[in-house]
Amino acid sequence: MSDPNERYRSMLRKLKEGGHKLTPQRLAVARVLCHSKDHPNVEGIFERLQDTFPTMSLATVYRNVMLLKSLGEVLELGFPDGSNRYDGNNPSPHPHVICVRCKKITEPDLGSLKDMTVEVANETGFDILAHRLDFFGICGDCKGKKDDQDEKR
Amino acid sequence: MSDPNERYRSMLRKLKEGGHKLTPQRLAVARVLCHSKDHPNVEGIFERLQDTFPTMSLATVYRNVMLLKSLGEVLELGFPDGSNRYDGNNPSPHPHVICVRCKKITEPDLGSLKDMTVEVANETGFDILAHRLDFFGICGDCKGKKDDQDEKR
DNA sequence: TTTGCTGCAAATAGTTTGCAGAGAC
DNA sequence: GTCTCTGCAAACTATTTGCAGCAAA
Repeated sequence: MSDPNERYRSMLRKLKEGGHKLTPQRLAVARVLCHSKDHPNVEGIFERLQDTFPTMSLATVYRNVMLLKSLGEVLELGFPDGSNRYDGNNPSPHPHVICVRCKKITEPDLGSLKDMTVEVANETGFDILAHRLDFFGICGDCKGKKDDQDEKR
Repeated sequence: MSDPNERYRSMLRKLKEGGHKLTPQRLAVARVLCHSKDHPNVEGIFERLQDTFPTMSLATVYRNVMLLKSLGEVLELGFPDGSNRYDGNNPSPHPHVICVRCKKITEPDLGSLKDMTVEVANETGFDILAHRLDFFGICGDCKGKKDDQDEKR
């Protein structure tokens, strides 16, 4: 959606503003986050950095992802199975459509979402700060295929 | 929303149909799930059963909640912080509004939700099976109070 | 009587933390 | 030179599993 380099610069700025040091490991994590088109989990980020930073620790990835999340530069996607994935391209909440077979994630444009937030605020008396909207289903590719979801379980 | 006794009978039926034994522990977990108006977590269910079943094991609660979930009689609510809560009153997916201060959970009626599901299906080519929609904000009660969210962190 | 269920304890997975040395500023 | 960050290992939390005895059908 947004330009990866633009996002990277935004992360850099926020880090500096917060007085955080720009270590190579930190910058590498930020780069992976804003250049990944899929939504990687911590393990995935860690693996992608093994070539360039063989001594990088998993704890460091956790610490830096959490830092960027707390700065509002990364969106955490918590899934029903308990796994977490991260979106560094578009850190404001937005809907996802997840294929339960191949785990592909799509991001739809939903015009009616803003209206719904207003509807919720009116009905419940809440000030709505954020939301999470995920749809689960079977994508076009998987629908075509034969039922080979058996080996999944 | 639905009648607790009705829900309990539905759980009983599904358990029998599936050939599952109706042990006292299992029935107790089912009863807690359909009589709880809040959305308890496993720990909470466990604690509520301590009086009646002092020897009940946490593992047994997990096993039975999972069983009822797999029978479609309980809805699992996975929260961003990784915690899970369970809704035995209304096991089909429905939106929640969560107060980030007092953790209260409200269930709004959202007329526009069905339209949105259709919109998503059309736009993405997915067959939508389920969804999850949570709003996070500050409830009417907490808005009135002074900013005592400090001791939360 | 058979088979699945329970309680216990140990195993597991994902994430966090304490600490000493390294490195950014 | 100071103070934060890193890597490592250990700690922690939530959940799952193996097993032997127990109890529902």
